[in-house]
Amino acid sequence: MTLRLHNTLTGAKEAFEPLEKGHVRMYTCGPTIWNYAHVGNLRSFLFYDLVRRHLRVSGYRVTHVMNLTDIDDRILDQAMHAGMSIGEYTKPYATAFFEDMAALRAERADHYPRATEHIPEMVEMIATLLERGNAYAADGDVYFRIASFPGYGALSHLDRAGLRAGARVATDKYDKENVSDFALWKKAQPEDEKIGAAWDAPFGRGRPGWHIECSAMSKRYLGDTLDIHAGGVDLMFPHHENEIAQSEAANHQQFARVWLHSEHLFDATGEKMSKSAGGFTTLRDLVEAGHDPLAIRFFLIANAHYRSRLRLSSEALHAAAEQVRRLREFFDRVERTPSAASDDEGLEQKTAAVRAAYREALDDDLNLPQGIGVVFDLIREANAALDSDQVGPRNKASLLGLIDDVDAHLDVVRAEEPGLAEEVERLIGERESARRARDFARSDQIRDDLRRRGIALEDSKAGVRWRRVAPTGAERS
RNA sequence: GGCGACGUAGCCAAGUGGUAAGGCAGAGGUCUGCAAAACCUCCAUCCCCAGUUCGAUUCUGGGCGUCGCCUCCA
Repeated sequence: MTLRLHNTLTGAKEAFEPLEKGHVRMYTCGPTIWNYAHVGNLRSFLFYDLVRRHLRVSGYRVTHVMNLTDIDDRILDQAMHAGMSIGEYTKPYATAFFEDMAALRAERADHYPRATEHIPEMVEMIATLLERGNAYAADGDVYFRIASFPGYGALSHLDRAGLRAGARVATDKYDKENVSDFALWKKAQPEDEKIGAAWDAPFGRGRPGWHIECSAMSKRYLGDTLDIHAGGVDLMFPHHENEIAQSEAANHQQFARVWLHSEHLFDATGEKMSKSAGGFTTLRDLVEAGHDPLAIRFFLIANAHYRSRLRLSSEALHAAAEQVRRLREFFDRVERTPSAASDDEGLEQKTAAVRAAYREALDDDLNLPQGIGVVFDLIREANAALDSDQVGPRNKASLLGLIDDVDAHLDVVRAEEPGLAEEVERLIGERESARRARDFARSDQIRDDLRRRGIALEDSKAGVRWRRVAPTGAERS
């Protein structure tokens, strides 16, 4: 089976094929670093991570670009209030973004271009649009002329009549030909100069509008035509629509062949999580509340299909944590259990079937929740086989192969654990002595002490195991 | 007002025209010094109504409900 992706542009699942054989060019809309990313933002970013991982599983080389928007109205406002330059203001949030992504084990993109570092590319594209009559200057601002681009609205399926009806009157303060025309360049204001938010351009000193950065930077790193462009659904209109208009008007080439949009994350009350609406949760909030970043990762990419809405709740997060725990537990067990003398043919066939079904689920528009379902079904059977010592060398290799398949996307199983602390080993030894002496009071005390520090001990025939867990006392939110 | 999505067990969630994966939570067991882990058993007829069909949760129409986009937004 080949990879099929739901393309927003056509509204259908299509067999995916990049323009250049074996190489995928992917552009994804990254964060605006005016604040910490909230968990809803992170859902999208982890979705990009899932896409790129599965493309690699599918045998493609991927060139992945994710932009950092480091200039926009909110950044200007905030920097102004804080009395610092936009560079100073955004720096800690850029750092926080990379920290969050690392904590969630997102693979790094190949390029993270920042808007303020690509002003010349944007100026050049705007100049082209002006030359071609796709843009016009009005009192120092430059706007894109939507009337010059007949295909406008194709992505979001909004026609211009609908847009006009929905447009709010307030936007009329600008001198635009049409209310839907959007800014490519905004004339510099006196305050902009103080915070380093103004650049020279043939059409006047100013700063770029929001949409032009993606068109200019994607072209710079990936060329005129992208194989995949991804983002959250809220970017579909107007952001992505505007990108298409700018890029195709300037390049006369199709901008993106496949558009992927991930659905929103909602908070526990059922409201869409959004920075401007007030209440939002950051990764830091969740970690402080005692949630494991790996569980959060699992929740965000595997709890629901990417095109379904997902609601954040402590129960769902807990369920995700349990699933991560089960996966890790299982992997650990398969690896450490000595092989039985012979293989179980039934298990062997089932494992092969599950590996195929898992791959098929992912190939079918990245249906990770479905894939995970079939895997857990097998894990139960395999655990039963392990209980009765029926897992032979071939079985074991197949099961480890399955874990590798799954972890190629999840990346929560082989996430490195801190090495065995000598103190833990020593305490385990001490406890074993106490147990042999049937001093269970002492034995339990050691176990409880470790548990409080986030280390759980488990006794089994094969000996004592320890693993990291959330420290007791860390309440879930 | 325009466009669109969704409504599956206490919670999350996948799915197919032929009598509903999986996870969490819960109940009862096996195992264990006690636990934990693991395993076993139990736990839904898919919002309502009508239609198409031999047969619909899955298709069509209507209704009710929830939500998103149309404006900065992942």
